[in-house]
Amino acid sequence: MTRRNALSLAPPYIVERSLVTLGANLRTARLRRNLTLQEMAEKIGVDRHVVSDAEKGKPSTSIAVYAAMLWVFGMAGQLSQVADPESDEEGKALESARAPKRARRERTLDDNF
Amino acid sequence: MTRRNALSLAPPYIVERSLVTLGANLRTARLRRNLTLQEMAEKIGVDRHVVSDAEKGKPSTSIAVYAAMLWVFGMAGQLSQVADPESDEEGKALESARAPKRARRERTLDDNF
DNA sequence: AGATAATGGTTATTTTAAAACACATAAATT
DNA sequence: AATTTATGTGTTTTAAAATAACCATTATCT
Repeated sequence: MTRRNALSLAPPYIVERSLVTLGANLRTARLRRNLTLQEMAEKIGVDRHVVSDAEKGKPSTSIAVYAAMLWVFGMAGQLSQVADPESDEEGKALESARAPKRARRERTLDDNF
Repeated sequence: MTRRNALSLAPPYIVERSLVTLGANLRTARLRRNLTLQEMAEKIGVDRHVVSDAEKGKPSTSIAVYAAMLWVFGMAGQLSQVADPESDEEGKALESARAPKRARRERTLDDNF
């Protein structure tokens, strides 16, 4: 990430936990396939330590590292399913019929004075 | 990411595409909820451009940004499901009965000389 | 059509993530 | 038990991620 921001300093607990779980999943997948950190790192073109960090759920690691590891496991498609608009029932409900290209801040009462 | 690596320079096409799709999903979810880039950025504590980059699927953006956006949408759990060991049938099949804590490189013939 | 506001793009600056190397620890194999 | 090797931990270096500020463009609303 670089350059300290509120997110990297103190991610919401739920975010932190979801990353730790994701990292653990990736580690399990790697070990099941009997791949070393080094082998995985070479496959995706990064340093061994970066793979290790991802498996620990380090928040500042780039999405590309996670995506590439999934790709090695043949699971790249799972990432595309995340936040899939078709499955986002709440989003569908909220959406007005128009499907706007831009959001527009709601006008509140104290906006006009 | 920082400090040039092969992954950020030229991610595998499938990786690139899965990130673009994920980013598009996040954008759709945001617009449906009528949130501006700025509003999302403030919620998760980053600059507006970082959110924009994530929606474009920029590979070097940190996983925390993606995770935090999902969290805003109430979708943080979806990330933990990715590479879920329970659903990894291939991994289960490959795994030997022991569930090792470390991988071990296969000994090839030309390893011993 | 005009006004307003969201988004895109640029540049400059700051800060740190990842690389690279070395050494320590601990797990797996023989 | 001994050996091998994967993984952990620490430091230094440096390329780039993120910020900030500004202007251009374009979508949305009245």
